[in-house]
Amino acid sequence: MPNYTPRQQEAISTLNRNLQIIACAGSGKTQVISQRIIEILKTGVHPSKIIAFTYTEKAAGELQARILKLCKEQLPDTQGIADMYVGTIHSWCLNALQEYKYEYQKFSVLDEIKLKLFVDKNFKQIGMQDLSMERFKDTGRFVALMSLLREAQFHNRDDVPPNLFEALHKYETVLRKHCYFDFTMIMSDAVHCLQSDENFRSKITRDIGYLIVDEYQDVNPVQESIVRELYNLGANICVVGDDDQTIFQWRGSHINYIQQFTTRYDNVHSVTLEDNFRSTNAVVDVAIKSITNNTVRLPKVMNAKGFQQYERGDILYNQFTSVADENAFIIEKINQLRGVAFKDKEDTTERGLNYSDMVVLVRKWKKAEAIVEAFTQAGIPFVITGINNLFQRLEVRASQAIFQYLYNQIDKGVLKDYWQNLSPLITDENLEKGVDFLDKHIANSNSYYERFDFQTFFTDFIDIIGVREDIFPSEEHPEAVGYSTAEVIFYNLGMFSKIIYDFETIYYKSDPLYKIATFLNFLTYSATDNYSEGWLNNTYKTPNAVQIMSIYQSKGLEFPVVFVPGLNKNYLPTKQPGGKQLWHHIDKVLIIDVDRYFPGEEDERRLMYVAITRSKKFLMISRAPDGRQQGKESIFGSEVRKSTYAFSSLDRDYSERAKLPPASSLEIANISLNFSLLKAFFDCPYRFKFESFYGFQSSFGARIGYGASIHHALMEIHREFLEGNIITKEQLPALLQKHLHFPYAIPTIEQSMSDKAEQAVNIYYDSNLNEFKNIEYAEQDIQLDLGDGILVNGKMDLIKKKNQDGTVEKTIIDFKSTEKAQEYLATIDQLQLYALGYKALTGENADFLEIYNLDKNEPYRTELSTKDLDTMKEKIRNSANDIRGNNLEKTCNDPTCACRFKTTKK
DNA sequence: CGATTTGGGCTTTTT
DNA sequence: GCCCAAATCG
Repeated sequence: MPNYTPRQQEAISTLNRNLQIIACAGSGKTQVISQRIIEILKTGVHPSKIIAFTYTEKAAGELQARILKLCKEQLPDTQGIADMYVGTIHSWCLNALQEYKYEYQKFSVLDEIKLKLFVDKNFKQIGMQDLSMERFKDTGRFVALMSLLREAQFHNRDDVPPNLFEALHKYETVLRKHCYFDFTMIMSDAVHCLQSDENFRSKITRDIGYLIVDEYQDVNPVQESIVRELYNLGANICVVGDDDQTIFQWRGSHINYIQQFTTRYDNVHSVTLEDNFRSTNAVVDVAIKSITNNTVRLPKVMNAKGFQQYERGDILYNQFTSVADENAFIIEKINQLRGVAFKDKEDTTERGLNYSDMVVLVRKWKKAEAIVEAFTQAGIPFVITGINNLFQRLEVRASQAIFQYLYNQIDKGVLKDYWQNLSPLITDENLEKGVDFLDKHIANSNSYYERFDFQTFFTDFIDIIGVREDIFPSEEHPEAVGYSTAEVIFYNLGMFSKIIYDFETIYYKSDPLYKIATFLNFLTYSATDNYSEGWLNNTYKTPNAVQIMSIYQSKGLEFPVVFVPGLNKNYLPTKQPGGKQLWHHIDKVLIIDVDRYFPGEEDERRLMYVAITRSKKFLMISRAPDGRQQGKESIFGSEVRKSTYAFSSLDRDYSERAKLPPASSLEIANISLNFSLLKAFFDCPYRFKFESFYGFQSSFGARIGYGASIHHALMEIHREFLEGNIITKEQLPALLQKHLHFPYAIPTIEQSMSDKAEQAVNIYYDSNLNEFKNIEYAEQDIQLDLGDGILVNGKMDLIKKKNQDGTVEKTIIDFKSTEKAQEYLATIDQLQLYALGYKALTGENADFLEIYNLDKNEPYRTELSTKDLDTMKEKIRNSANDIRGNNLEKTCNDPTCACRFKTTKK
């Protein structure tokens, strides 16, 4: 076991009481939580009894990787680790609802942009009109109001104007009718079930043991209710957080939850981790000089205990007369610090700092614009999320033009110009063919909706006109570090495909003329500020570039070099914005603790604290007067200056420091794959690149939902058998009815598919009834840890275990509802993935792999050879490394392959 | 020094 | 269209 401080040790070993860990910045809290989970496992608790909540998916990935690493070292024989839950509260709620209340299986979650589309489409039914809110104009406010009504707490609900809750009721009813959740509903439904659904409660109780809540300072009232209910059902609770880092209060988190935890829960032991291992004593001192000005905080200190050594000049606080000078200073320091010797850990060798070690933290995105401009001029590579320039790109304008042409807004010549400007290698001849294709589909009211499919229009058109990677420059794109111009264009085309996907999710079935008019409006008014350039979303790759991010986004991260520019009054702390329109619709006085929605100086100081504590060593704070509003120094500037380490120096150039060749940190990024991603990759690496890297989506179709409906029905049948509840043949129709969901089918198609599904399920039931007693697992989660930070997740349809001629025989089964027989061999090969997962789950080898065709009602089975498994393991590892390193095929030369846009077209 | 006019900006983000 | 902070007026 690694060395832990006495305090850390105390936290790790407190297992039989509820626990509050107040962890200051850089105190190794992820390590402590992970080790504590290992200690729980060591007592013999099964992994399924442990739940760990994190705030973001990213944090969940990191925590999971850490736990697996420790587990491998200290408990290598642990089985069923996939049954431990490590993830966000939202997805735990969604999982629980779908696992234990089968009718939720067919539900899906609308993200922000799809929800807006949904609200606008259904604005009459959902009660927007009743609140005198206008379609399109007030959508955002309506959605915010619906969230507030569910996430806030009211002094007395009876005082809230009834029309508000009536609108909420209508809104939720319409969402449910279409089998959609919004993000809040996932949690509020879960709370409701946890409080009043006895069957649900007993199933959760069976699985509950230990609950760990990370970043507890940022939970909101609904999330706190989840924690409270799990506690009531018998969970041992451990909350971890830092009240000084409560920064999301404007979306409902409240500092009281963590500060008063010990009085709100019974038998709580409290541990404070006060040692900061991340930063130099100087960074810690600056942070303390600022945060101690807050009055509302738990009493605690922060001690620098790390190995990073302060050297004079690591921390500068410079004031300039213009923003241009300030930005020039940042650029100068980036260039001077690049190559300065730096040690990541006490026991690693030194390396030269690189661009990717540096971050610029902004309070508002507007501030970033001038920095981006200056960086581009100076040739500093950078990445930024939060600025949505997608629609300024030529390839996106050209894609938009396809639909303008289909609605007769522009003529043929204009459309052709758009594409020819993009690349002179797009020939006139091909463009004519593309236009001919579009002419067959010009919008008119009698087109059959399934033939008026935007995704097909888009992908077919760019295919026909000959858009291929090799017609665009392969040199690095001037603004996208690590990506060629061709790749940037394809990423953005992929993003356009995603836009179509989002739109058609809501509007697929609409009347053609209405659909295209709405789409063009959506592109003009809504999509422009909701989609970023596609290449920015590549999660598999971290380029060597300076990151520009908001302070909020930087939570939980750390960097050797941190820039905090713009330390002006009215910027940090920010000026209170005027005219909060949401409050025109609901009276502030109705809401308990309404002040949290109006952050004040102490809230802003916590942001400043988060910004400072991201730094391991170098911290460059600066300011310059910026216009009338931001002419004066921020109050935080004078606080920071109280630290003797933060002084001004305009000519320090770090030439006295030891230099090494710039090299990025050697930590390999963790990669999380799932079985369907891997299957796609095995099928065709180029198509994988299209779908997973560039983001191209497939089109819908009237028949979508058939396979899923049957799948869900079989899951319920199998699961209930496992529970000892025999579903009778008479119960089948009602059971199936619960799961049928064909969102894009017209009534005739819906009827025929329902009949077909009923037939398939009945036949399956009749011919497999005798087999049900052999089911070992149904819809079982599995997880494969291949080391090197490669993690594969998946779900197996069915596992049977039966006694056959005196030996136990284990079969892994995958259901198929289409009859593409030629895919069988490819798929059965890939079922070896599941065999690996089965071994990780139970420690045993499976004997057979089976694909069960539900349409033909026939199984196709093959014997598993254990020597195949090592080959498969190696194959996955190589694939993961190819994906991580972007060593993907530039082309696909298999003429039978279904992938699109082959560089060499057969 | 208090009252009045003028000018500029209109977050932040997770699921 | 509205609100706040800075500038200017009296």
